[in-house]
Amino acid sequence: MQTRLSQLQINCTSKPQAHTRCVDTTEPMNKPNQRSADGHEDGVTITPKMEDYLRRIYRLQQESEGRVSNSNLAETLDVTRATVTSMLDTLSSRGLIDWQRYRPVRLTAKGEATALQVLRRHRLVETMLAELFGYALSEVDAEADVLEHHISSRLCQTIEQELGMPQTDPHGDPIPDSDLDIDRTTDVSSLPTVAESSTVEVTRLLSQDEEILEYLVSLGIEPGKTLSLDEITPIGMITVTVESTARQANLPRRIASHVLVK
Amino acid sequence: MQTRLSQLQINCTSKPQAHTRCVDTTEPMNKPNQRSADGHEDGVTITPKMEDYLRRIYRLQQESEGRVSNSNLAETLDVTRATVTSMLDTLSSRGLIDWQRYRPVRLTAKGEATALQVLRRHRLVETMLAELFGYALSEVDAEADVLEHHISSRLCQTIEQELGMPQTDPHGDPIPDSDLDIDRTTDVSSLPTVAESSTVEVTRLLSQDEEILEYLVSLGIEPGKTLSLDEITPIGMITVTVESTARQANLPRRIASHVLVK
DNA sequence: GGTTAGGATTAGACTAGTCTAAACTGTGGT
DNA sequence: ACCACAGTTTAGACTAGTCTAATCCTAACC
Repeated sequence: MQTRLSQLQINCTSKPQAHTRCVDTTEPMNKPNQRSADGHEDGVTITPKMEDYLRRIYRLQQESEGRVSNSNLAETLDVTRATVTSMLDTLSSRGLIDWQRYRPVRLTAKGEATALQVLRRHRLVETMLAELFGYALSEVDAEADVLEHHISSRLCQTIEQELGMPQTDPHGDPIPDSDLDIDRTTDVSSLPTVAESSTVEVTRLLSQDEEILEYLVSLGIEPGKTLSLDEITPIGMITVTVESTARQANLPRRIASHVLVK
Repeated sequence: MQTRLSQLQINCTSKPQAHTRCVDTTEPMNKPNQRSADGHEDGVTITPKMEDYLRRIYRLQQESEGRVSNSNLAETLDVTRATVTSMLDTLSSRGLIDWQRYRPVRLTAKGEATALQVLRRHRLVETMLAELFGYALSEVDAEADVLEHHISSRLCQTIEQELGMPQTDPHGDPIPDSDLDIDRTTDVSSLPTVAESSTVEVTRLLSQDEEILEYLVSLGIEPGKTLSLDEITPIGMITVTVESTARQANLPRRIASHVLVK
């Protein structure tokens, strides 16, 4: 039946392990005990990989109304389904997700808090890269994917202050504050849903895809810019005029749906 | 005889593994080959841990004239000797160190280049933390120990430029340039070797110890500051006057020897 | 030239992550 | 109600790092 039980039972000798940072919220740190039974009560250290999974689950939960499946995760995290299964096992035993075999995954409160923590670090790093180091919108994500796991909470706070408590990252995504509250206002609409000949402000670009982002930026479409929507053709091409450049651009609906406006 | 051979022989399926960055100099990336023999020709990816060892070896080599021993490393890296042995095995098979069992360790040219690369990242991060984020001298090292492994070379260059091509980090240690050339000038002397009643400029604080650094900074002794040496007592207490504060301070020789001046 | 203390290495085990290949489950269609 | 297939999980293997305990080697001292 349960394969990974061997792994889970003898899971108590958690050493501090310099250079790993993780989150490590007040580790109990029981002594190097000699393989005695009753091995539980470890579940505190959160590894970078676990953070990756949690952030991903959070994101998929938002997008697909809580229906997060194994293959969903496998695909977006670029690992095999078997790998996902064993990680779900771990996360579940750590109380970070609610999950039964063959069923969809859901974050627990604890899991969501962790995901938001990671999201916070990710977006603050992105903002730092853009503001302080002149990174382009399309370059910001890859670097932040790595650094999000290695920034101390001290540095996280400092970055936030140094940037003047930013509310959103360069994509326009809201940054959770230090209490992990995140702006969930939904008074935004996707570009294809806007009425013709209205004028709107770009608030957010939903894509992480470098190519799409580069393309949109090259047209002058990024958070803060103003557009007027000229026309939506029956086959789904959307024509907009970008205020700052006074140029027209044609966007297929697939692309335009990544552009949130208000 | 050779235990780790099993590990070394089947060492070819090196997958790219997102989120691991490492150095990864032009990976050959042979296909997922099926456990066929002649497994060699992998040795390219450099893990964070390998970087730690290499930087440490470099440092110990400088301090102890090339006599770097197993227990030396074990102590400063805070792992057991057995662990060091197996890592030396790996580094050696990767051509990063010259080493025979039971003999001292020495970096190869390739190993030294890698060490300098890491040192460069480490010191640039330290400088960034101090200059951009107001970190104290004593706080800088711990954060940099982690980040040094996760900064892309792109970011490394950008930080360097943004800081105006700094020559030294906040401790006064020279930063290798992007060709990995490092300033090796030795026209500096340790505070206890200076003649009485001379005036000198602090160029460098050799310690990494947070307490010592905090103490020196609290006295106003940091790189760039000017001191005059008032007296050296027979029992090794050193009295200096700090120009900026116009205060006198008494330093035991042990501490004073960490202060380099010119 | 022997003996010995202490440094270095082997043996074997463990965790975190990952993979492939094989076996299993749940649900939609008839 | 049954069956097929897509989606999931198990089985077993592998790497990078690490540990403890036991053994081995070297150099230094009579």
